[in-house]
Amino acid sequence: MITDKKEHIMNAAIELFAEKGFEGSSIRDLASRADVNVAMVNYYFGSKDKLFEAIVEYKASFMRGKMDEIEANKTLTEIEKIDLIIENYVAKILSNPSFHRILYQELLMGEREAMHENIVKVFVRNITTLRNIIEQGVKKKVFKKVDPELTMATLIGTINQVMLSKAMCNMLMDRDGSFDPYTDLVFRQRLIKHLKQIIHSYLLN
Amino acid sequence: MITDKKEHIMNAAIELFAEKGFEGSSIRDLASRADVNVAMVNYYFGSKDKLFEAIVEYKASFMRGKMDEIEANKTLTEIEKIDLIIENYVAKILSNPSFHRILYQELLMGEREAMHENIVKVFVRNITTLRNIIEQGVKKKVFKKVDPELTMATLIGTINQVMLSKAMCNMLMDRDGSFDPYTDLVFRQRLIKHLKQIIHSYLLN
Amino acid sequence: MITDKKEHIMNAAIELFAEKGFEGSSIRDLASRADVNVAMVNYYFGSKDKLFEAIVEYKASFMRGKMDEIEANKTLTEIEKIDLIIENYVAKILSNPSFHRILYQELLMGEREAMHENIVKVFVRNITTLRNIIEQGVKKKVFKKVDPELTMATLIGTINQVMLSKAMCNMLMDRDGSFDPYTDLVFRQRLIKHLKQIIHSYLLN
Amino acid sequence: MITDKKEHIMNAAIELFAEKGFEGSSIRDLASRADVNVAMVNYYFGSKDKLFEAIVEYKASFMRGKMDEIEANKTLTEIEKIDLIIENYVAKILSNPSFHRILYQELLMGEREAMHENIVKVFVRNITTLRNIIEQGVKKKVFKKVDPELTMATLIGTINQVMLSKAMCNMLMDRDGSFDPYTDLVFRQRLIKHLKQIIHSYLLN
DNA sequence: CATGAATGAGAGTTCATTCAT
DNA sequence: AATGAATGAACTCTCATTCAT
Repeated sequence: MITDKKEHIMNAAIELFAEKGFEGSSIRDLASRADVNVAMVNYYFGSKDKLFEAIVEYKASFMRGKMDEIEANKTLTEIEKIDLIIENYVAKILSNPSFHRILYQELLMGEREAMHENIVKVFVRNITTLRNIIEQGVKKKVFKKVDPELTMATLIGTINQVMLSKAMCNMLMDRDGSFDPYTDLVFRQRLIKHLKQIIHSYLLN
Repeated sequence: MITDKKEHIMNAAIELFAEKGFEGSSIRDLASRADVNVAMVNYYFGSKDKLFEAIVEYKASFMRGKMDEIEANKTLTEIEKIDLIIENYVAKILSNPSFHRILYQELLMGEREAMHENIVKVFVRNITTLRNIIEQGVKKKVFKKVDPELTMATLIGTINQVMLSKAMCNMLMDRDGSFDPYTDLVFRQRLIKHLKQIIHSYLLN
Repeated sequence: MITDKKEHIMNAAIELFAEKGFEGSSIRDLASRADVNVAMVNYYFGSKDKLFEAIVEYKASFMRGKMDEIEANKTLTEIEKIDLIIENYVAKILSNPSFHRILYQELLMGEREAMHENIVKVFVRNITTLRNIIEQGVKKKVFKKVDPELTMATLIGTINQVMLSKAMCNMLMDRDGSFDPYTDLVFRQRLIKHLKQIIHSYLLN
Repeated sequence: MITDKKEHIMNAAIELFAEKGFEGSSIRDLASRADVNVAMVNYYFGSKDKLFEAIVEYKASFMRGKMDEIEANKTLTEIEKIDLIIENYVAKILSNPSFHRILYQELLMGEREAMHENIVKVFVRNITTLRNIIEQGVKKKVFKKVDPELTMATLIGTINQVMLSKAMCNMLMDRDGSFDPYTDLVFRQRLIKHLKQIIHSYLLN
């Protein structure tokens, strides 16, 4: 059971780690931002490292559920499933930019093997679902014979690219720094539309 | 003129930062890895931060030149240009995985504004070239009317996704951990082929 | 409220700074002398600079109070006031030779403007009191028309000269190095007597 | 023989040490201020400490000569001798404020015993001359029976007090920070006049 | 259960000095 | 004779963590 206080600390930590990175954030920073005692982190989580793990565990399942449900749904065609996954995935990531950022920071660094593997597993599970759908589409001949792994890399990579840096995103979109693409609904639709189009034109016969 | 020793330190730093991140790497780590005195970093670069800037400046131009050349080449069609850019970009990034990783680490964290902006500028310049080509293709009606910014995000994002984590990359490819996708020529061709296919099917009328 | 430990550190610091100067004293020296952890100084005071400021604030008022009281006392003549101030000033400074030394070290160096100004203000306040008394005596014609500012310089400067260096003081007094003039009551009386005589012969009509 | 370069470095060092103190000045600061190589100081003087000693040796005799000459002059009365010494001493010190400051910084710190003793000796020699004159005056009954040592402390201490801090000096004199009392001839005469008056009124029968 | 006080380890940086040239 | 390059030692300060209460 996650207490309110633990959750509160984790949420503050997500914001902080996203801004300054894990190593760049000090427990004192976190304590003062979350308005708790410096000893609380070690008290609740044991260590700074374990706090990180707790965060991943707490939030990492943030895509599962919907994915399984979509995959299992027998009334949907493969392309409909993919469209749904795109919509859900974009929505989920855009609503959790900080957590998403943390995950990718961790992925970018080989360090902390156990953690790294953990995160990779989460991703791989999501990816496997997608691959299954694509392979099924290929078997049914509604999809071209594509490279399923790299197709997923394209799908996820496009979203990641946009999530990388608000500043870069805005420069690309010719927006000034005050614009927040991650909460803008028009931008979200634009991203979803692009992904669907490019995936459709690539996959569909 | 960059002396051998400076270059040596920078290369060691690129490896180290790629593994542990900038904040996670200590000057003492770096010194012992590069087998130089701890004071050398400050002696040569002034500070750890400035070492980072020096690295970016030293390596960041790693794509320019070729890009300009390709854009300016009048004997090439737009799609040929894009194919060439894909080939070059993949080659460059796959041969500098550590530096690439560092750049993206920095992008992922808003901190260190000046540095961030610097890197963003480098990217934006490359991206602008690509956008120009796409827009010209659209004007000539050889390309469909696409979203040029997000098309670039797809192109670059796909590569990034693959570069994110060797471990994840290998899991996707069903390879074990000893395989290094970044130096494998077969993998490189596979990536290039995928990118060309997906971009062609999306762009071409 | 100043805790015992803070006070303990400050007292150790006063001794150390007096011996080696502020720049010449390291936090490690101080920590081992005060028998506390090296991190304690930063923990309690924030930084070495702020420790210095804390010391000045803690001790700087060491003459006020008595000075105000003497100045305000209406039953005393001007020369009686000056005699009292001499007695008190000598007593105070001789009982805090280390702190006095620190203050003068800081005054001797222009650096650290804020600190410098702070100390100057403390001195100027004391000096102003004395000037007021002298000027009143001049107005009442019990004092000659003297240079009040330089008269104060003489008074304070004489004491400072004696405080400058125990070694020099002893050489002047034909004493060996083991003699501590600052705690010797005979020496104190001799100093007070000299000051009163020279000031009297200069001021009084 | 002191070469031009050695002298140049010493003069730059005097300025620097006066501003930032001996410990507060780095050889690199000094080298760049004197516009010489960092290795020059050690090359010429052996070490930073020895540079300090060289400075004292080079400049410390700055009062001798005149003092001996005055003491030996048989055509002068004792009070005339003292007046001359006051004039010369004030002139010398006011023209070498930086060096004077350095000497007193060193005196204020017990550290560096050898150096300390050296400086004390220089002072004591000057002081002894003055004491001889006073004692002769006392013997001749032209002077009162005074405390000769503390009389010297008064004389020198008054000057030192004024030299302590330009800022404090200006505050006392109601001048703003741009005024330089040490080069102002009016101020110099005022100081000489005050010293003569106070010493006369104290010494003379 | 929660915390303020305390700490050892290690961070980045600066230092006076040395040495090959 | 003079110097740029290089270095080991020491600096101040911050860190994650512990512990008595």
